[in-house]
Amino acid sequence: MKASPTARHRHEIKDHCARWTGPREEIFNLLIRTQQHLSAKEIFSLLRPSNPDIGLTTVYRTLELLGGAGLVRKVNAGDGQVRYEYKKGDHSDHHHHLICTGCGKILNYRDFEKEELDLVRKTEGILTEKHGFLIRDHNIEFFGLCKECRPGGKKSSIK
Amino acid sequence: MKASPTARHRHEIKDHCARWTGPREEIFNLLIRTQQHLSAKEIFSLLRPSNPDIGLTTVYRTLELLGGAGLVRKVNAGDGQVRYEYKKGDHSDHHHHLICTGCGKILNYRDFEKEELDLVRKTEGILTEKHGFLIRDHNIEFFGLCKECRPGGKKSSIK
DNA sequence: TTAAGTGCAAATTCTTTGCACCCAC
DNA sequence: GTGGGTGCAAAGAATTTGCACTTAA
Repeated sequence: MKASPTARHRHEIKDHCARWTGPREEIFNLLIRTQQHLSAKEIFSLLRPSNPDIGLTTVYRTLELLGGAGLVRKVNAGDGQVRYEYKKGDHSDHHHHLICTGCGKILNYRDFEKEELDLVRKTEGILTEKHGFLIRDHNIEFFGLCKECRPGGKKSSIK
Repeated sequence: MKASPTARHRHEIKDHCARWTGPREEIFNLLIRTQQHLSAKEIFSLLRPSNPDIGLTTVYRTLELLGGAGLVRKVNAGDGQVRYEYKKGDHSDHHHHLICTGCGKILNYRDFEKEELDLVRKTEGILTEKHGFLIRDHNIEFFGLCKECRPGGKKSSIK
């Protein structure tokens, strides 16, 4: 199963740029393939070996583009750099993050989708009414220590 | 009502540093007084006029310290800089953020505390069980356009 | 007294910009 | 062919670090 832009992707992309190029394809494919939360630097380093000509600038510009097209989501892990993850178009994609403050690891979780969605919808309604805010997106994240980093865990490098 | 460290503050601080100094007091008091989400730079600029000797470095170091002591919380608005807000110790402090992607404004909201708290607790339980994660904190934020920035709003500078 | 804390300047890190060249359309 | 896209180098912006001086305890 080759990871590459689908019809939906092409459609979204068309509205946000004029040309679909090699570097863009590489960057987008990497995000689809790995399903990871990658920083610009990491993407650059992962791609460099097989694409010696790629530039870090292009990575940043492409991530900006894909973000604008709604194909990629920014994630802020709290360490100094912004990360990006591939964003599926359907609802099966709805998930949030579990961030280990010990080692920086990020886990996705999908529990309580229904209840969460109910709560979020309700909150959005109120917020719109009360503050005149037009809600576009939301983000829920939990911070803590993963199995390895918690006291009594496998390693004990707790920050 | 003068804003200054209370007994609880002193207690938390003692565990995290050896000395309570002028600059630390100034920075902490500003956060308590304004109840705002301020970046290091902003704090520095606000304090400079009345404290010409204060340094930006100290602001960063103090925020780090207060964060470690649990007296201040980091907020990530998505613009390039980390912001900090005073964190009350009690539950009345429980709130989340409404971030305008147009102008960067951050609003606090406190609605649905009970339901939200229920959901969060439940989720935390599952996450602990399933992934072995030890949850320490959580963060919920909504992104959207405020009254002024939304289409048909007072100004039309929508990003 | 004396080690923790401070301010400054320099260094680092992440991200953006200017610009000449290149290639997808 | 040509304007959008690219890589590089330089610029910017946020944060951290090295170091001699200051000061709270």
